[in-house]
Amino acid sequence: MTENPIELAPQRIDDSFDSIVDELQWRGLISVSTDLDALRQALAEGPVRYYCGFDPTAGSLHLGHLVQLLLLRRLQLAGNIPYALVGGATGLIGDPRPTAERTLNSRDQVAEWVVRIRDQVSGYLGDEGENALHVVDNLDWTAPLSAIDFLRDLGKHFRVGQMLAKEAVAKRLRSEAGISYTEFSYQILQANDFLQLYRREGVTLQTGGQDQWGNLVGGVDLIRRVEQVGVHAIGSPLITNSDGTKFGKSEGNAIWIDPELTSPYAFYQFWLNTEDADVVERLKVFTFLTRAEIEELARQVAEEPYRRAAQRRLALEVTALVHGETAARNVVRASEALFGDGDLRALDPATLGQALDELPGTGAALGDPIARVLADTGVVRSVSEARRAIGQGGVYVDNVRVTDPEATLDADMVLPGGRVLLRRGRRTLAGVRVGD
RNA sequence: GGCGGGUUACCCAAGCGGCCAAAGGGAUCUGACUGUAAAUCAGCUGGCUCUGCCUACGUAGGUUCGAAUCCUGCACCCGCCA
Repeated sequence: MTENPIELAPQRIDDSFDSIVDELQWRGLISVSTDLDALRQALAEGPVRYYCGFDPTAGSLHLGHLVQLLLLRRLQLAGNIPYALVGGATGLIGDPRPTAERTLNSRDQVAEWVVRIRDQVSGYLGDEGENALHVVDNLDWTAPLSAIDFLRDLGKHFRVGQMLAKEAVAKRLRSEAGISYTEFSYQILQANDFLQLYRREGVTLQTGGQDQWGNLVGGVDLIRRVEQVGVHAIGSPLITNSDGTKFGKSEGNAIWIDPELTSPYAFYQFWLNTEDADVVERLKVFTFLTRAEIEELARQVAEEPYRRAAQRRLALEVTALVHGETAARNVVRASEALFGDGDLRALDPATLGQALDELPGTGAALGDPIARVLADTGVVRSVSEARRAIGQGGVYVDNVRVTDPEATLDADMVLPGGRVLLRRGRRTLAGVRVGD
């Protein structure tokens, strides 16, 4: 079960490609774009300044944002100069979602999230050297904008017909939810961001998710109108699972990059459970493995899928990228210990203890009902759900199935180190510390 | 501003005075199978001190022995008209 430690892939571009654009295309990171040949040429002529915006709609970025961060990073590794825009202003307005109007967050809340997201973003892009990351906040130029300025200097360049035709807006108009004027105006603010960054910093490329395409083009159009200059935009595809479910969710919850919100263990498990049909695509998008290395892993998926070599590598690489190599190695060891088929009591107590520390857990006392302890660990939402799970034969203590919903925690369940391992279903684990 | 329609559990959506913790579908979860997969089949899915009790059908009141269902105010959404 324990294999030779795999060495992590260094962050680099794959020099088997002529242009970074070719590598991005191979990795499936470009689904829509302005003239790619023009972009290739611009990139060949020297460092390009480029940006991607992150709106503070929560206190942490999630996997969808990670795609963008990696896109920024790859362009940076190719010698270009990244700008990360934190949407202190646009976060107060709200980008129209296709389904429903957003609830406005308070200014204090948004300001707090701006700080946290700024910190997260900075961690992924080197801030030293000639092409160090620049972080900007669109509140700096949006807040001073008066209604008069907004309407005269910006509004005149936008035709309502075109604004209505933008997909995000059109969808909302077709839906029962409709759209507020506030959200309708969002695209103008984002277009202005690109214009401001072009004027102030010479930024000529914006990247974003495909769902942002309307907004990206809005900026390109505005700059063409106002400055008579052609700039570039790249939209990356929405990552989807081959089975049609949403990528980046586990039991309906988003996978966050903040370890407080999604533990490194849960993060690693998420990636480890990637389906065969998706794993190669994930390796391309989320790791710095080269084309040759990924092709080798693809061969292994095809020939010996049960080994899940590609999933293991993917999970290790992405966990290390987000949580650091030490944390990643720890959760790998924990996973191997807990999912091994050996007797838990035969494991080295220190290893077992460390493994259990990676899991969600709780304290409990002998005699406590197992259903309640399970609920306390958070792997089920309530005692009722725990009882139900036990009734369905889906709960195990130390890998032994529990059948009685009224069962209690007994002394013979306690493993060396005063721990008990609870499991719900095939793969949801929790650790319990027994004591009074 | 006027008129009309709407707000149901994670999502969509039935219900229109008691038989409603609320049909149906989706999704999640569990079991069998397996590779901590996929596909397939089956089952569960408000909470609790669980043969009962407590919350819940936008929100605050009211009518009634009894309301998701009737009435009134309020909030929000949609459409048409101005």
